[in-house]
Amino acid sequence: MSRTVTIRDIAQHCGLSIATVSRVVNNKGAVRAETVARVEAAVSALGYRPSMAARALKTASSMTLGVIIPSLTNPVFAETAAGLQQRSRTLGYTPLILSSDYDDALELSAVETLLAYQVDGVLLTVNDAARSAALQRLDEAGVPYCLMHNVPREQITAHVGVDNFCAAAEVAERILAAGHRCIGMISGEFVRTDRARDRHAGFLSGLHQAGVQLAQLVQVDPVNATGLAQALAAIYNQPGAQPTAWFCSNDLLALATIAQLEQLGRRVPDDVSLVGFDGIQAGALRMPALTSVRTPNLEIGSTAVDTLMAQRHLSALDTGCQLSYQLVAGGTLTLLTDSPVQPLSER
Amino acid sequence: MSRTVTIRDIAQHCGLSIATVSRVVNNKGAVRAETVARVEAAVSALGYRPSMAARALKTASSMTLGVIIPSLTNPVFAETAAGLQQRSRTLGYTPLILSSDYDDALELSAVETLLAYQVDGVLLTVNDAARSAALQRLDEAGVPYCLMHNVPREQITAHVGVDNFCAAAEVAERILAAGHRCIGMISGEFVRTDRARDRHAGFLSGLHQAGVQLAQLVQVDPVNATGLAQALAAIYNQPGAQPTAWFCSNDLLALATIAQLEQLGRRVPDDVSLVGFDGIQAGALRMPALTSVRTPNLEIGSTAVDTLMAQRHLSALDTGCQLSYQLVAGGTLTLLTDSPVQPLSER
DNA sequence: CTGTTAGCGCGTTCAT
DNA sequence: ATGAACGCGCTAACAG
Repeated sequence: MSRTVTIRDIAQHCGLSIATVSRVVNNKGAVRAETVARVEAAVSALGYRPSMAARALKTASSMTLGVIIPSLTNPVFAETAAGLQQRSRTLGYTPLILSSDYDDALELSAVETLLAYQVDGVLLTVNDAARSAALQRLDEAGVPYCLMHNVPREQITAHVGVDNFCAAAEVAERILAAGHRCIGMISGEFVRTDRARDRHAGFLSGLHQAGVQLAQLVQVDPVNATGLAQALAAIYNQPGAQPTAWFCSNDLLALATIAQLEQLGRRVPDDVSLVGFDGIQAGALRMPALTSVRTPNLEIGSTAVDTLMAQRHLSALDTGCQLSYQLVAGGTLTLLTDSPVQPLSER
Repeated sequence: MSRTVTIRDIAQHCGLSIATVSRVVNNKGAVRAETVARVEAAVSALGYRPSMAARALKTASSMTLGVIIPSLTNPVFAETAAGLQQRSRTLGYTPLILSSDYDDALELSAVETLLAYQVDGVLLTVNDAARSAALQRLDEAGVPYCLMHNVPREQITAHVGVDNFCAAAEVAERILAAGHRCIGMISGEFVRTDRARDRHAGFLSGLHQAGVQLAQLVQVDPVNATGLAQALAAIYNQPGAQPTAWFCSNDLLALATIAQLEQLGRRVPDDVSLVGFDGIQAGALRMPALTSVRTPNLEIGSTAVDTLMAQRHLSALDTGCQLSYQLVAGGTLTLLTDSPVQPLSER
């Protein structure tokens, strides 16, 4: 357990002052070439690394970026984290990644933790941007931040994500175009995330454009899909509307739904069609591939870093950007052939 | 952008010295109850948070744990990260998560970064524990660490993971028991990870116990499975051994393999059987479920934290522990029925 | 019980 | 081109 080597050690080693060493380490101020070489030699010989703690204390910048995501095990956020990690590395920043488990209290305490670590900015996806204590605290502390995946309709906060409303509306069009008229939606609880709400609203809007009502709505816990099995069993084992097509507000839910449906003896897509949201790899790899809305998760992460940096350096109040999504056809949405396709009403 | 509130601010606010404030904040030393209350009131009123940077400087402990994993988008490591994150949170530590992208150079530079941030310990899964410059650097710096997933056979480093060799050998037994005799393996490149090597060696060992040779070995890039498609196409479109069963050294690879096989007109498990390794959710959700070796990823993360703490506090040289794995049956390994099952040779 | 003081390692004036 | 000295915010050791 060797004591950590400090700037003083290498100054002594070179017979120089710590000021000079600091200059060459930070490449600031004029230093004689020969001196630079001597210092650099000592640095690599002794294995010196400037202490970020001391630096943070002195410069009021820790070169870290706080990150809060709902869950690391959701591929969507894992990809986003990977994207932002890669981008921030190229900029010399180190991300401090915390997860909130879709919990408002944890979300807030994560912000407190990040504040304590004096992060230079925060990249986060909150449960609900409209009522987030975390964002309030960030505003209060004056720490710049950029939302990821949340795209608030009202506030003018920096954000990068996809237009969930429009995408969901497009999904509705696709499902209708395939001839389905008895359509259901499976979603995370609206009280939890704004994305679930936006996707629901967009989907409804898309249906209503065609004069179609949503036949079933199932809401489940977003972390472990509690209640999915019972809800589906009830729908397919009891009288009532039995959708021929479902829209799931995310791919994890879609995959779980498929498994449940098969359990109930309904095959996807032969008996029932299904569309997801996110475009995660697991959905693309299955056969037939999951029909879904692919969101550019990696890019959302990297763009969020850039947006944050723009905010910091140019002090521009960038209201954020919407990235484009892509409907991937997959094979889980098929034409409804059992009954003749009813023509859509006027649109 | 309000200036950050320091210990001095709240001392002034209370008409006390900073020492007293520090005492109540850290709950150390005797302080009058009334004073405690006054300080606490001021703390929450002004929104004070002790600066971790200053603390780290003073106490030589940053209350952070460095984490290095190959990739955030691999569910195995994402789960591990989630497990360790949760556990370290309960202990008051904040994890600093970096990924190496299976790259030795990035692995080392990640260690340097963590050292600069003065982490109190490091949890990492390294490409190859036997030749890791990262581990050397950690030893040199005297920073305690615990390996995750790597289980080195020679060194006496702390580690937590699963016995890849034995698990792979068991997979071989299962495949043989199902009657298969023409068996292939698909793996990440051996030069890259020790896990791939251990699983290969274990699988070979299991086959050899029964006097069976490995019919095909396909090695692909671990990050994007480059070369998988071509290799499989070559095998199934040209004369030569065409395995009736494959062992894939991880589930991501297994899923990709299934997709490729279907592309080639071979159905899993009707035409060819397949076993994976890891037990990721995406494999469990598909139908039929992927037969695999489930590793306790979450637990590997949390146990690694505990192992590290034991090392730090008890200064015990804990050589690490092997957690148990579990063969999950799934449905992608089926009895070979086309040809009569050949009896296994003596074992 | 409370206050004073000395650094932790570093970047940054201001001298030289 | 280089050095001396101060202080970032905090904890710990010592006084009172």
